[in-house]
Amino acid sequence: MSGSQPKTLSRIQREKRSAIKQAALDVFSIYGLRGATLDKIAQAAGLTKPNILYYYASKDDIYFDLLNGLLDDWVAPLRKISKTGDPLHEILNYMRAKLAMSREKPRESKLFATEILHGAPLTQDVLSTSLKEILDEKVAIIEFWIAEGRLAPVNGYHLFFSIWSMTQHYADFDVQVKALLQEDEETLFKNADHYLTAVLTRTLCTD
Amino acid sequence: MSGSQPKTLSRIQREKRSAIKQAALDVFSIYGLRGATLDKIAQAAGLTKPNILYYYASKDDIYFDLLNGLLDDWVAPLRKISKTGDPLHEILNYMRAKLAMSREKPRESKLFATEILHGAPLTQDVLSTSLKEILDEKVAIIEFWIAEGRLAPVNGYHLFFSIWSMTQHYADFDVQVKALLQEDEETLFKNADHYLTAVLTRTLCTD
DNA sequence: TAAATTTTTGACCATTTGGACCACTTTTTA
DNA sequence: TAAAAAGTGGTCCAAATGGTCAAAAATTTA
Repeated sequence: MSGSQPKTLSRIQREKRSAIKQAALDVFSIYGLRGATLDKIAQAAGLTKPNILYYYASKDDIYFDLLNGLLDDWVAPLRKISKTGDPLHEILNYMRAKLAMSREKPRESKLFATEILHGAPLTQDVLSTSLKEILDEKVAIIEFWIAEGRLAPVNGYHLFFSIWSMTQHYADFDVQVKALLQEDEETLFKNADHYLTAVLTRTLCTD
Repeated sequence: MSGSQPKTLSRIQREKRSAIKQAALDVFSIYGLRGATLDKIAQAAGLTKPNILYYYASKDDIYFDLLNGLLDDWVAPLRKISKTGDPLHEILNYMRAKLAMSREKPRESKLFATEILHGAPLTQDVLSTSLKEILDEKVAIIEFWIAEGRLAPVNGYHLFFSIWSMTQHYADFDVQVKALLQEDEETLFKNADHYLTAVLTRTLCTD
């Protein structure tokens, strides 16, 4: 639909598309899909509205492109969980990767959260197919570890839900978090890491 | 500003305002503030648009009214945490109250989440004043219990953040949760309760 | 039941916004 | 350097939307 013959985008195309996506990320993560306007995106990107529409067919098209890239990043750390590693270490590593994402990419997290919150109109099928596939696989690993007595028995799905929610909370609800405890980001995330490590360790350790 | 002399609203006023709020909750929780239209709200309420505006000054006014009521409900369970109760019991009770809210009032939770996610434009000062006040108070109780050796040492703020995020996840991300594990709601929430109980118990028990 | 008050609505308005069009400029290619 | 292609932006449009208003309908009050 969008791509023409040349597989390789020109330098200018790559730069402009990237600028648009960056700007769109800013605007969408604050205003949501409906609240964002092409004018705002154009202004943030330092381009004119028609120019934006030269690179993307529509506002929805930008949103879709952005969200697709996001999903890959979002799942990437999950893929790395390895059956052959130390159970607790693998899970804590995963938690830290997710927490780092919340710190470094809060806009991305918010965009994703908004999408799910509003019923995942664009991603529902991805969720129930590819994401479900990989999650099922990782939950099987958890259950394997539990069966071997290397992890305390817990529901694997809810374990992942809790990791997602606790880590993403620091990005998605950052306004609330910052309003409630006025600390610098450094301290905040150090304490979050410390707390989450304790929670997962105590939950999963077989002592 | 809006109310005239009679403090008591007529039956018809109460009914219509309530119908509007119900409809608005449906629409706002799905589409967000910007995405929701007065037409959609009017249709959902079975009223005409001008009729809606007879009861509310503006769309924002409906949203504001709705959100204000929500905040009270949201904080209510927190207030009930009592210094004189059994520590773990008090906290598990709180978690269950929040989890029940996620199950019974997902729209409210989503509306609140959307508000925070988008920078809490209408509630930021409430968060950093009244909510902060009561949270500080409850964290002090947690720290008191910890000092007495009745709870394992954890950061009280992050403890509450984790309870909020883990419970609200089942409302805010219900689309994702349901896509990933296809179970009936009964089973889902039974397992969630079981898992969260385990997490908090293992995290907080001093054995 | 007549007057006063409240409630309802159809018609209308102003603004915003996504997007189209087309002439103009810049860059690339021959 | 000339032609072709890619990129840019001013202008316009139609639809959507928040909101107004006056008149009609319903309800309450006298």
